[in-house]
Amino acid sequence: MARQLEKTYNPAEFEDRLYAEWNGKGYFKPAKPGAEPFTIVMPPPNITGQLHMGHALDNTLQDILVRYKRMCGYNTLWVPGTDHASIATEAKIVEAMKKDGVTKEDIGREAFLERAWEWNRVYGGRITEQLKKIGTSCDWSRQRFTLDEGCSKAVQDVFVNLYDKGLIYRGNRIINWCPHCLTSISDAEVEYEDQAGHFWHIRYPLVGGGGYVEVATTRPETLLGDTAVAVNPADERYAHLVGKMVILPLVGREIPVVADDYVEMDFGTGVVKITPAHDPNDFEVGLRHNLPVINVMTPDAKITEDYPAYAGMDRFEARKAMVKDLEEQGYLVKIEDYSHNVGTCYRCGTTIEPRVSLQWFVKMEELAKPAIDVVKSGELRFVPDRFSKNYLHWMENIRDWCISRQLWWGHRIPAFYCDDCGELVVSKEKEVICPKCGKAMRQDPDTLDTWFSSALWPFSTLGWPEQTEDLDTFYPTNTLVTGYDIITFWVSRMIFSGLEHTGKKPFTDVYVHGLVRDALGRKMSKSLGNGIDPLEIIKKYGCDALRFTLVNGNSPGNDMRVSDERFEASRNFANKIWNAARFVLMNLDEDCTAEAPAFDRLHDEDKWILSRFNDLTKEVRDNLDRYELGIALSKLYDFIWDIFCDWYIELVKSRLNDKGSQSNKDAQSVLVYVLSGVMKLLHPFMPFITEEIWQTLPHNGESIMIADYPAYTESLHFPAEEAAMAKVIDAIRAVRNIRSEMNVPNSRKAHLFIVTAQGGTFAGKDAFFTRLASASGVEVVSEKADDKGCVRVITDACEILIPIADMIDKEEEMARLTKELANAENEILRATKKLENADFVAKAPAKLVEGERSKIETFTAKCEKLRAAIENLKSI
RNA sequence: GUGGGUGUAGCUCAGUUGGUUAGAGCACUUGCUUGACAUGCAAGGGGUCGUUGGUUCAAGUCCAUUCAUCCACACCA
Repeated sequence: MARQLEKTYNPAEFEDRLYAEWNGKGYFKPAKPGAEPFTIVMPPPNITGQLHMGHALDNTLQDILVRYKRMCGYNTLWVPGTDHASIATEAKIVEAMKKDGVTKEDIGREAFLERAWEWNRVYGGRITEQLKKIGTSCDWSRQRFTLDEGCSKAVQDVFVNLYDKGLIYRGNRIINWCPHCLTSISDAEVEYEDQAGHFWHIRYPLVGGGGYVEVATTRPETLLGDTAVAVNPADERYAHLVGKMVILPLVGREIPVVADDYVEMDFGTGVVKITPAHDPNDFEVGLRHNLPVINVMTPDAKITEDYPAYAGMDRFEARKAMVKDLEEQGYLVKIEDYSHNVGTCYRCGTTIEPRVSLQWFVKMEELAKPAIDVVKSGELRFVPDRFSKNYLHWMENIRDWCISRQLWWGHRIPAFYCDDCGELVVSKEKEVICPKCGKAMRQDPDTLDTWFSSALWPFSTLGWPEQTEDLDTFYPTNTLVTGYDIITFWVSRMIFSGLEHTGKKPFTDVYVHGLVRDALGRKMSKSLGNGIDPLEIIKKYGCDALRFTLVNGNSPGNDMRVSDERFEASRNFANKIWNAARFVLMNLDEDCTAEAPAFDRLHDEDKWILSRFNDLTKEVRDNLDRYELGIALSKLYDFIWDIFCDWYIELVKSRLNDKGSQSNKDAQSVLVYVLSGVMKLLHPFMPFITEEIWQTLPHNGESIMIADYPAYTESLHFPAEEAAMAKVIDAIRAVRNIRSEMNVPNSRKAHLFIVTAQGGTFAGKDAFFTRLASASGVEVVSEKADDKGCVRVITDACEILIPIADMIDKEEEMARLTKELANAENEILRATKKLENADFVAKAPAKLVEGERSKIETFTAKCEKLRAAIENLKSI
């Protein structure tokens, strides 16, 4: 035999082989020049990362869309790439160096960057290899890196453009500072968490005696930097103190009492210490009242030399020491327990220290406007739509974006300073001469926020700022697929960047998915150790099973849980497909081709499965077009398992034994047609098993990957046969049901009488009943035959007499019939009520009204038969 | 505080523009060594769709209310 599949489903045997074949033949590249393009850019994974379930989900979804569109004839491009992840990568390298006892400063900038590039070579490559394991059909010849030459050029251009337009500025502002990473971070990079803390009440004596004010604070150590205390202007308790001076405990400095709306009267004592250098709100108050800004901490959050008693102490040590001193000196009134939100670094978890420093910012207000409009107008949409609310909420309340980072690994800020005259020049050149004094200028040592470069990803990867052919063909891209957790970090910034720099939205749809959680619903994390490694799952169950698990029954934007049970169920489905294909193959003649059979001589069951398949193609395409991937896949699952395997294959088994007949050949053709068709429908979801099977079946073309995606065809629509088969299946089920309930063994065959006015429907289908309903023979009659010794079962279309009365428990059967009668009567009642309602008849669609009428008819007939069956049972 | 999600079978979740008797997987019960598959086949039990009200001929689906739970953003030092 030429065509064969291995006896057991062993995905490891073919998955890697097929991937290499596809890639080698160039199937991942756009291949339909001139056709409508479909483009996705891959969210670039960090080069520090290992492939995790989030990547697996994100890229599986993209791969499904891309494979689907490719098979639909689009000129399809999926651009892969990686992100340099400045802060995360730099932290990892610094950590690695620590083991060797070296610091960044020891080896210097250049040597450090050499190490970073080496890191990228090793680990950047690792993650792309891992991506291949999950079947991603992206064009690897177009792979990009956020720090490659082209992307770097894009970054420089953008920086200079924005600076020239006045949308980038440098300023002394209070920013979020991470004392561990030793860099500024943006507002979006701060994570707030509730922490148990204390509220310390401290006395600040009035200058010249006459008492004190009581201040409540959660951060006593910042007291060193206080330059005022503030009260609410409407607060009568303190009105007389405004303008007076108080003495700062431990320091002795005299600071004023100011009045500011920012202070809430009924919170704490109503008096707030103002530390402009170490609190964003205090900084604002300071600006309003012209207060000095006194920085009391070093970059790693230790007290500066200006305060000898605490110099060199870490901020938390200093807190302890100062509280002790305050207590000893009688300034401490009381300590309350207090839980408050503390900002932490999203990378290392260290408590953020707000800090005034000179940084670069992007002015957001003007950039945000078009980015808001494009979503409000529906020109760019989120799927599901609710995420547009999150997005708009963030965009409408946006603050300026701090983009400078005190890191080395990243795009260096293209700004140059003259040490002599203080001149500032922003330029794309590598070396700049001061236009005022002609001296060589010094480049800003800082680099840009990683997200500054990923914001340009949809167009920088296609060649921007050059007007390349790719940019022309594939931009704007179509769909961005990502998790809801990075909408603010990334999606929003791509949107305003795309609009600002290319004048076009970067994509039309944002398909948002949820997070993958463990079996208990917990986020997978390294610290919990509950992460499930996708590569392990692939080894154990196969890539297709992994992909199936991640997509089946999942709805957009919702989190999902994965567990061994679910992977196993998916593997079982793959195994089911495998065996169905094996069965089909072992029944094929050598000369069987991929051509569709002639319809005129097909049996009802053939037309039924073709028609069902035809409906399926329409539904699956509709669902995919609406991003309802989970629904599409579960329909495929149902069709393959329940319709094709459990019914069609079983229905044609007797014909398959009849070798040499036309009927046999036709059954083969239909099997091949439907199975290879459904493999095509399923291919985007489970690419490997479908290709392996499709290749083995009679087929035209090189690969399922580049085959046409099945489409609805009117010539395959057979409503009459669909209806007929539904009745036959119903009858088979009814017989099985009663036999099973009455514990009649399969070995006890029975001769069936099918009593029906629709004899044609059941004609010539004896084999179905002998094979699937333990019948020894079938007679289709229009009048009730002698029912002595028979049990009767009733369906909508017929009544079946089964001579097994001796086997049944009379009482149980009576109970069953009575229950069924009650159900049927209930249905009649419901339908009657509906029809008695004049509004229903008048307003509901005619089809529904008609449906209710025929329901009454069907159930009335059924009731009659059931009553007769009950009478009959009594007489047994 | 503001915004949003979720609540459907024992568990995990689907349920498309409101329209037959609300579905699946897992688990459970019963019976099957059926010549593709026990990773399987057949049959079955199990849900007043969180609460209360409303709109509608018709509500799991739309609106309001309330409870529970989760998330995002913003925060009172």
